[in-house]
Amino acid sequence: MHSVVALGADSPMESAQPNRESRRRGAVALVDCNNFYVSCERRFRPDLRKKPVVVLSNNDGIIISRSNEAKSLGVKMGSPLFKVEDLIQKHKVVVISSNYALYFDMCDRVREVLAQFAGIEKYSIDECFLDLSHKKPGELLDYGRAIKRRVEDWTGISVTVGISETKCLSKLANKIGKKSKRAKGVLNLYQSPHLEKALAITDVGDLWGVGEAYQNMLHAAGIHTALDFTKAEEHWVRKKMTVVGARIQMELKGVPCLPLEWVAPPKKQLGIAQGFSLLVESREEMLEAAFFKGSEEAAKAHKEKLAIKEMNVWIQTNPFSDGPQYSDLLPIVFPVATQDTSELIRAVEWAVERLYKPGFGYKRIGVWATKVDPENCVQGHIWVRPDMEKRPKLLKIMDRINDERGRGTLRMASVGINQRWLTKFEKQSPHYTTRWSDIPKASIG
DNA sequence: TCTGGGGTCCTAGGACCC
DNA sequence: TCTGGGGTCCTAGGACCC
Repeated sequence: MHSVVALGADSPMESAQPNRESRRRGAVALVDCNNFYVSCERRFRPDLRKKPVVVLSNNDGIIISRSNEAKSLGVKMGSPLFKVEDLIQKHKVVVISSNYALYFDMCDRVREVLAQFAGIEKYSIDECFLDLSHKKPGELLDYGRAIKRRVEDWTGISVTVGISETKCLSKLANKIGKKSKRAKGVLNLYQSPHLEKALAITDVGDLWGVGEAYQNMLHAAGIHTALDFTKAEEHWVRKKMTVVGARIQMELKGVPCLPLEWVAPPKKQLGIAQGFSLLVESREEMLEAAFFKGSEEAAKAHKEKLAIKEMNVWIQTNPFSDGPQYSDLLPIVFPVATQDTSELIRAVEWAVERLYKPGFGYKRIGVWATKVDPENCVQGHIWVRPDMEKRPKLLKIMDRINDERGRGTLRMASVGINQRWLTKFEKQSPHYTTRWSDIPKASIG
């Protein structure tokens, strides 16, 4: 039986090679925008250059992007703002609320430029994988430099390019390239004599796919560097870290296991959670929030062209407080998958009515669709027929306006106008690229 | 006062069927 | 005396990512 294991479903190669694509032999690049949100802000605020700058999460809660100057002051990623307030005051760090309309728009511009060079996989808002198999090994470095230059010239966003045989290795090349002065933002580790050294200077916890839990486990087992990890016994890795770890190990050895995906697969889940800017106690305000979440979830479904079959609604008190804690979740099943705004609002309201208990201070409400269908293949029902065409044009217009002007600009009357709990964005920059009135003006003379 | 908000993938184990 | 066994589907929970 053991000889079958190497080729059977247990083998990382077997389960990681569902198609021809993963037998790709050429180079792959990871292009990553440097300090992306801060860079977007600076693009329209030249006065912020050279200054320490941070961008905050929703509710102005934690720090999610830092300029290099802020990094060297010791401002940590993910720090709650109030914990680094002293540092911020002392060094006059500029603090900005996040402005996703701006970041999504800048992200599209960067991707457009990248697509001129190669097939791209959109990995995250600030990262793309590029298929460089059409380039000869000797051309890779110059090509990487050309990519970097054009993105910067055309969008004003600075990027780092890491090149190697596999996705995991290009991630590694990117990470090292970001720190290395000599690389100047482009590091090519494809068929490189320096690869072993790169692996040797990388902590295993800095690898893509190795988080805190695996890092601790590996350190305890005496595996400290990425190089140690490539030498670890394969069956042991498979047993301790599942097929996920086995794939990472193969990829580090230069064997592609993670195919490039040109077309994003349809979303399997669709969620929105929201922290309130302050505690909500009354039933009325919770219901108002429920209405609001219902309409937001619907807008998201319209945008993704998905209909919702099942969703969970939950509410939660502040987990950081010492006060009495309560949280509960209610699943909802729709007889026919829906993306109808009023139906979704009614469902969320129904759930919150049942979940709400007086006597608590609520901090968060969440709506998460756990099962979705593409809107054009909704299963009918013996009593109810799906009729997506009837969705009023009004809803589409509502979605568009909210997309351009920020969530909640237009809403159903039932959502209410009080909303003292609404997410805070107190230090937000203008919508430079998506709102006519916010376009930067240049004065001459 | 103040601690984000999205997502994906994998596995073990229970339910259920024959 | 005697509680089989294999297959599939589903879910909860863990691990990870940005």
